[in-house]
Amino acid sequence: MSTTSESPQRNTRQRRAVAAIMADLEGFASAQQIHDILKQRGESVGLSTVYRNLQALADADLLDALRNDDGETLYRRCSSGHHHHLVCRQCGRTVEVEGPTVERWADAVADDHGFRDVEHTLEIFGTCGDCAS
Amino acid sequence: MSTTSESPQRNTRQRRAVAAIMADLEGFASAQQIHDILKQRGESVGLSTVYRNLQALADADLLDALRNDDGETLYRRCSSGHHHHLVCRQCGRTVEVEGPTVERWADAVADDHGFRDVEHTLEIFGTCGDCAS
DNA sequence: ACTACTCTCGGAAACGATTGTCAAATCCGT
DNA sequence: ACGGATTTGACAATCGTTTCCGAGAGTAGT
Ligand SMILES: [Zn+2]
Ligand SMILES: [Zn+2]
Ligand SMILES: [Zn+2]
Ligand SMILES: [Zn+2]
Repeated sequence: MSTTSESPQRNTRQRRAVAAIMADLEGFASAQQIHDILKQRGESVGLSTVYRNLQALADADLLDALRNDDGETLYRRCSSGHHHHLVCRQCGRTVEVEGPTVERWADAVADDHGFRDVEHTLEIFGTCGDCAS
Repeated sequence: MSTTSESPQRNTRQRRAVAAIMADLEGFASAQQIHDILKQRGESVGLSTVYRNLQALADADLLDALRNDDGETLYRRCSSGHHHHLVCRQCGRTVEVEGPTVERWADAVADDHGFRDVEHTLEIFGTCGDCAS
């Protein structure tokens, strides 16, 4: 019944290495940063491969992706379901947050103006307590 | 009283041309699109100049800027004060929206987690009534 | 109007994140 | 272990945006 004929997903050393990094990582990080971390750990993986695997993981909803002000895409492991992020500008520490009120408000506003197929983006940035010293 | 010692802002043909386009434009548009429009109108302006002037206008809070999924920066004239956008994916038609509830929620969430200097981004995307036919 | 001093313009080159290419390496079912 | 399909990775290409820098234009003062 499933209409999804996704790619086969082989279990390669590189795929495991990227997944392992993301499992540990606390905040959001760019593909290049992850590539650097891998190099430092000796588990070297080609840059293109890092990009490809991060995208695959994000497509499978195993990672959240967001773009920073510099236009870089940042990745982080995420829980399932719709949620947003409170991110520290300094250290990248991230808290997943939910807001049913906001969800309803966004849908209502869109509906009021006759918009359909609505979705939204919402991120909160700030300086976390630890970094405010 | 004003502490702003900003750049002198000369009144050039190019600056006027870009400002004129933005005054008319309904939805969000990219720098390159605006460059094309100018070319079509005969008021040709160098691409770098279009970029520079759009940034200047955005810095002066005369334009809103947002990034689309392709990583392009889109510009549109905006009213002053904090607000968000409801944007049609098809035609770019945009409605400025405000939500005091959302503002309070975002600040409260950040405060709960000890974050300071908080700001947020929020955009709503959908298909407008006209385009849903 | 003329000059001098800047600011601004614009075309080309530089940039940087991401994607495409494609031969070689690796998986994995048999 | 074999063989076909997938994945990798070094490199080139793409594309929006920024920077460079010599030429051009706005502006204040005369
Ligand atoms: Zn922090
Ligand atoms: Zn939401
Ligand atoms: Zn529309
Ligand atoms: Zn807001």
